[in-house]
Amino acid sequence: MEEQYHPEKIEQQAQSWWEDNHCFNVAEQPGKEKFYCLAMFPYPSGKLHMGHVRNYTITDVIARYQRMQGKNVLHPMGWDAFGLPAENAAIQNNTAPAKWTYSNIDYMKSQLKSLGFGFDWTRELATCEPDYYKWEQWFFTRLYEKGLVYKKMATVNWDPVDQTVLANEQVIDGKGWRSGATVERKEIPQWFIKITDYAEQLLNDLDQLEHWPEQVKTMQRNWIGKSRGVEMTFALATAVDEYNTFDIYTTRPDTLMGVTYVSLAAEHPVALALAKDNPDLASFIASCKKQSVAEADMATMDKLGIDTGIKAIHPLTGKEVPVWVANYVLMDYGSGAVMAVPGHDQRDYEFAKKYSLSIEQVIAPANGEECDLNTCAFVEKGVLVNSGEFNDLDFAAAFDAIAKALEDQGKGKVQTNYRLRDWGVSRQRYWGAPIPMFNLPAGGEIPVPLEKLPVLLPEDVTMDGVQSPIKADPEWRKAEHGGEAVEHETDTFDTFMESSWYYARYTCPQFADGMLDKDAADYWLPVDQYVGGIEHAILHLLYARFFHKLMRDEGLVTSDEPFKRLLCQGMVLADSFFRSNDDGSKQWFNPAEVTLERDDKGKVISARLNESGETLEVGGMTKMSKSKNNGIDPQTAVEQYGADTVRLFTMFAAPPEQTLEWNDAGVEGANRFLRRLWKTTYEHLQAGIPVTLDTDNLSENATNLRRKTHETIARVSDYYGERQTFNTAIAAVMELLNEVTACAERDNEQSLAAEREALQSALLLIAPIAPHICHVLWQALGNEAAIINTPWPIVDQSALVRSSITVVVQVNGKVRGKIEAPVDADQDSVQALALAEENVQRFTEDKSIRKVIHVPNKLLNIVVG
RNA sequence: GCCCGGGUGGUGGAAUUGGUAGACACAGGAGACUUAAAAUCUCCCGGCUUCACGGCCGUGCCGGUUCAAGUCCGGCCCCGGGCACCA
Repeated sequence: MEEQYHPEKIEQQAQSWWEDNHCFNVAEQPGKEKFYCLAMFPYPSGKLHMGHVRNYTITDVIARYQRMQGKNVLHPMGWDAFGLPAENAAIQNNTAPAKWTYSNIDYMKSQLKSLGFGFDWTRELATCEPDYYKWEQWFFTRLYEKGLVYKKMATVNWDPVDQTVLANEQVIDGKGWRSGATVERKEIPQWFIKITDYAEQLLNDLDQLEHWPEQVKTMQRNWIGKSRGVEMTFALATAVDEYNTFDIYTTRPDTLMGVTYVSLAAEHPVALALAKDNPDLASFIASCKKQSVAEADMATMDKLGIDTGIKAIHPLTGKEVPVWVANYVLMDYGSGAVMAVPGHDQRDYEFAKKYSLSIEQVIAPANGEECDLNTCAFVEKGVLVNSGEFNDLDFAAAFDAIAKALEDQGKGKVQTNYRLRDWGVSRQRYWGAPIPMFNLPAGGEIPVPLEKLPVLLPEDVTMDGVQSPIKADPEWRKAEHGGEAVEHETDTFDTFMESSWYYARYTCPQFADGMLDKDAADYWLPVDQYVGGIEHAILHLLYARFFHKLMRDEGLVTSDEPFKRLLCQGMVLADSFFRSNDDGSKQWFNPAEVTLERDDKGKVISARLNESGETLEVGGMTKMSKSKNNGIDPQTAVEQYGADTVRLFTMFAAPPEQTLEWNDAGVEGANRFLRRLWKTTYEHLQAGIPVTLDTDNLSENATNLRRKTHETIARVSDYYGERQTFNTAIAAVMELLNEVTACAERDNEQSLAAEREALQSALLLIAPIAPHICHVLWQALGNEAAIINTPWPIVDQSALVRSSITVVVQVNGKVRGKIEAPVDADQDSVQALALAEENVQRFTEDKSIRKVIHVPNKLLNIVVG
């Protein structure tokens, strides 16, 4: 072997070997245990970013580890190819979204290959290919036929200047990002899928997912938001057009006697009817239409309202309460009306204070204390007061009694509600899968039949920046069905549709006779390990779980859940540096253009721009982003140090779930370790050919090295397989290599054999993370089979045996000494050894021993007084 | 605002789940090798204190439980992710 480590040479060599031997192309092998390892597929935005590198390194490490466990491992890759950025880039670069997307895919694919990821490229798919979205369109028509799809009016962001719908991201401070016009809420007809029909299953089946992070399951539970409450009807004191009543839902029926007003959404039909003769109300409703629809904005904005002047009749007391219209009640949630109990709801309380509405106490603290409603609402559950016949009841009893009273009068009933809303899948954009519907001339629609699928999206288009090319083109809309002229729907699907089932299509990406090939899907699914960003914890993962259940009910898959085990990786951060301009703006400089200065303790004291030496301000570690100009290009790092170094650093710098701070010096450190691994192997080979290991005939050093080797195998196996903390796995292998260097006795052939075993083990243990260097060094050590086809090492229990062990001695819980004790020594003998220690005596003499706690082979705590 | 996470040396992190706080690295310091630099190798490296052995303090802040708390409980503060049309 060569004396020097040249990553650029050996990485090429290893990658060619894998490719020539089709190492990662897999097929169903009945009888062989399968492992499906999946990374969230990338949006082809142009170049790979560090988040991708981290994501795919994690799955590649797991895939290679599982392969060494003898499993048939599927590790596919593809492209989440539809989406908004392609349209923006197309406008900017005067190209078609399809062309831009495909060229990005080409480039990013070459980047993925240079990192040595073991993907089965024969299964590559892109969601913008008609072969793919055809089946999504077909599936949607199946859902339509099953009654799981419906059309209703829903709110969008409308840019009145560009006459176009905007994504939330395109609304900045209430204005359209291109036109600058104030964005309005607009109601347009849109397609919905009834995810709420599956709310209960989506909630309950979370309990099956024992290998999902608790955090993600909790987020999903809260998102689904199951609640038990009461739905009830309020009558209007005077009819408004055809409306005599409206419904509300509450989870706090115990507070019903404290209702002092009710609030309607601006789009509520009663509000709209009243506005016809009430100019003030009409202008208030108009102003509500300029507000954001985002929940975060709703929750933080000023709560405004207007009294409609009409009254509603309290369903139990018969008293009249004022009806208000409020900006914080949304028509899209529930019934678009809420009851207000200012005494016991903080938001209602603030609203009531602002508009001098009455505040009544109907709940008192259960412990008999007073509560002061002069400063804030009392929102806890308690006992009822000022509630007539319901006085003195606690929450549960009051809930039942009030629900029963309402039910007896036909005015309400107990109801389970979900916070989860149906999934709106219509988008008014071009670069997406066309919704497969024919709109009929007389109104209504019918699904496009299978033989006319896919409804093709034309790819050779010009973007004008305003309207979708398929909306602008009257020819595209034209269609014929059953001899009648009909029109294609011009809305496209939400891109979450494509990402909800790609994992299943990977099992049979070329299957032409249906959405899924049952045999392939049954063999590979469910996914054994899914890895992706925590930012997808709710939406993507919930939609994919929903789609899986829909596919199951269509007979396409047999499992209840798509992803057995989930790992959510943290974000990648980098230093950020800026100069403050006179106008208050900041100019950001890439870390590659900046040099840091440190004090004599190594603490950073200033940052200077390389070119001019100008001192910059330090913006701290933040998420790599365009806006902070702190993205580190993976390609540069790969070219400088090699893929193995980048992979090793990425996995070593932090455990996978945590944020990862990019650090150039750390990358160099990772490279240094690989050079040491190379050098140690080289020197080992120079020392001669080792004999067969004779475990009964080893020096003390060699015995210790063997123990370290097998302890490391045990620990690292746990880190990979169970804990998935690859950073500690790497640290353990570094320790082993340090031990090899420290124990080297190269003049002794048995010691050389022990060293060979340690080195071979280190290579096997680090191979999933740094596969190229391990491939080459494994060959250099004279092994016949490639390391990728070599099984994971096995712990030799007999090597772990030790005769004595260090026991910590504490006095009153403070460490006062350490003793070497025989393994499994009993308390008395450990105590005797401990009391013989000088420093232990110092703290125990003249005192009586009150208690001794002994943790065998670990610790002895002597409590004295 | 609501839901979910996270705060440990100069830095990234470790602590096998209540039992030696700081593994493994990075940065920094001292030295060896070298004409020199790089690379490599050796040693030091939480704070205060001590000639030394050692001692005291220390895991965001305040309080509690325990023989023993980074870890458990209660109350705060700060930072990050998500909030339904970014993906």
